[in-house]
Amino acid sequence: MARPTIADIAERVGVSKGAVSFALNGRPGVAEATRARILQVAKEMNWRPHSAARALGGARADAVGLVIARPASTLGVEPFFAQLLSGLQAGLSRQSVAMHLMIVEDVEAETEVYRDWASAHRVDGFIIVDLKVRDPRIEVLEELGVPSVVLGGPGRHGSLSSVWADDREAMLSVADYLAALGHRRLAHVAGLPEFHHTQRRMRALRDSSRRLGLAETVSTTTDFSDAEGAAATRALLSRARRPTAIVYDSDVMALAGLGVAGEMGVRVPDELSIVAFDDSVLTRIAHPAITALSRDTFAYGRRLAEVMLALIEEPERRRDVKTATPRLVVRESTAPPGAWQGD
Amino acid sequence: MARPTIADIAERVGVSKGAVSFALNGRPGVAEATRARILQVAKEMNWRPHSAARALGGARADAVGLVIARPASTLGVEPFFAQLLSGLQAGLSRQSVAMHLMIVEDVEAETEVYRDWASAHRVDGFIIVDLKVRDPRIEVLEELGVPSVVLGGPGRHGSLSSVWADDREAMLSVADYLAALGHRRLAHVAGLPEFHHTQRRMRALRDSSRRLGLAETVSTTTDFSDAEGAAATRALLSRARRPTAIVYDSDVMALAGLGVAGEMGVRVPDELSIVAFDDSVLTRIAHPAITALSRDTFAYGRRLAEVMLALIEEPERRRDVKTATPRLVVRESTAPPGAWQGD
DNA sequence: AGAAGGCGCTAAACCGCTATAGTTGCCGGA
DNA sequence: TCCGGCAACTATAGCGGTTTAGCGCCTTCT
Repeated sequence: MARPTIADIAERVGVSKGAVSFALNGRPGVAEATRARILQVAKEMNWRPHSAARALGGARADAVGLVIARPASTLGVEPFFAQLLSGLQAGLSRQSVAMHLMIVEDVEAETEVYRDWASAHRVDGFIIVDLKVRDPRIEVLEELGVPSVVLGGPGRHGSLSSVWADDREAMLSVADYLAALGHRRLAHVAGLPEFHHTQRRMRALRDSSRRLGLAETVSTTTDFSDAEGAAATRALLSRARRPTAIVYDSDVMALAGLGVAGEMGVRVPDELSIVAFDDSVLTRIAHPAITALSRDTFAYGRRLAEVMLALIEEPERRRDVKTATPRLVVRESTAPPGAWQGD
Repeated sequence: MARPTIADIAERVGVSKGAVSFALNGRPGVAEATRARILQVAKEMNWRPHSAARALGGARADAVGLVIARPASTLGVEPFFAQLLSGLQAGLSRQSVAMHLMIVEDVEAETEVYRDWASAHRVDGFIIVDLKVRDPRIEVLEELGVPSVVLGGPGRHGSLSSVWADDREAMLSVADYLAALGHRRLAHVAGLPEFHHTQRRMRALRDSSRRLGLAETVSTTTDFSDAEGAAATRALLSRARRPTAIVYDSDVMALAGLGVAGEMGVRVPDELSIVAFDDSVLTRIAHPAITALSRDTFAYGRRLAEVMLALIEEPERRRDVKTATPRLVVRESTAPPGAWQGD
């Protein structure tokens, strides 16, 4: 048989479709003996649910949606994102929930996809990444009423649930550490300015520079690419009074920055300390290995999945989950500033 | 209105559901004037198709399936894969086709998912990655009769379509180049032995060593991780007669190998040449920059998407697409072997 | 003993859309 | 004038499930 339906099972067992449905979904309405027979036959016939048919009836789609509005070509570059995705999937897999993924050009297209998938009941919930400063997606999702979890926060995600890590606190720990080493002039190569966490990190660094009595810390925003990371570094190191330490918003940029330092004859860590926000293989295999704010990105993704699944189960209860603050892992790229720095 | 259906449109326009369906799907059976009015109203009411309902009727699901059987935690590490995924999605997005993604533990679970999605008509086709030497997935997919494209080949993919690049030829070009530089003792840090392309690469390198009259080339297989890449390198460099050049099956391992060389005081490229199979940001930002077999992975993924879409359109015509052979991009990590080598 | 209630099940409606057999009305041709 | 044929629709039957109303029948309580 091509594909057994519950009607086939019903016929074979000699009961009605409804009874089969009850039995297969573990709900009351059939005697245990009958249920056992139905399950037995279903197994024999190798029956499997037809999710489209279920979805039509308003039941679970067993999938969550992830829509990303980025130029697709830049996606593969970031280990962070890939790791996150892995963890997310790992978490979802446990309950056999699939991921419905789509990459689009811009936020308008993104919200369009939300409407589409929501109304077609293609997914049970959405995961929102790359939280923007004033994010138009929030209200669309609130209006659609589909369970949604925002990655990032705290705040700025309206009534939606969220999973986040304390970027600010992490950034403060970096500033404290560098100041303790004796650095007075820090610089920051940041990511996309429209991202919420970029703003948060810039502010954190500015605040702590002030608090610690350091020179004003300037942040240069980039598109997260190695090219712009390198360019920003080149500009910083060409200044008359160049920084003695640079904090990068991603590991790729930190690595690119390290390369630029080498190319310009600036020794790391003797003449320049480098810290990466976000850790991965890259920072570990670089030479010198790069001091980084590390977190278990895979676990972060898995946590995200858990919250998503829990929210689907119980949509009325909003969740706001703070995950572990990235902690500083000191490697070889940071040291007290050299004597020459005090020009 | 929560969610207009074609019945709502029909009522509003004053025609039957069937007429609306005809109009919306651009098929004959309605007068042009009527069609225009229907489309107009559908737009006004913000109607969108319910894919589950369509799928039930046997129509397109507008999604392709990608199931990956790897420990999820290793997925995020490889730029290659992430880039491929990006390109794939970019290609699919053009036709608003989504990707249904799932990461599973092993191949059994993987085939299970194929059966599931195929019978539930959740996807219109499958993309198969990580082609194994004797791959059990092939016959399952042949049996299911769902359009499928295998990434990898040539050969070994039964009656399924495929998209591939000529690994063998690429590897030969590496051997030729290194031999021309004067290297006589090569080594190969390969990937997972059960992968089809790993075998192909190992064979290519062995063959050409013989042909070029070089010392026998040994291949060490690994799990593609930086850790095993580093370990393999350490072992190779500890030998009495160590290789003067090492070819790595991935950029991450090449970078790890470069690190090990540094740590062991082996100068690159003076004492050791390094070549990476697969290019990415990593090879470019390493110091020294790593010579690599480069291809446009993003374009590769996009091509894969194109073939998939074409196959869905016309499933009876099998495709076998060879893409551009990765070409060697020489950077700073390769040079003629130093004089000391001829011990 | 009769009413009430619960169990185990069936029949049928329904979800949104597609496909197909019919129906209507209009035209031209014999 | 009647019929065939065609275009433009309508009505309806699925697709594979879930859900609800309802129907016997047996138990239990009064």
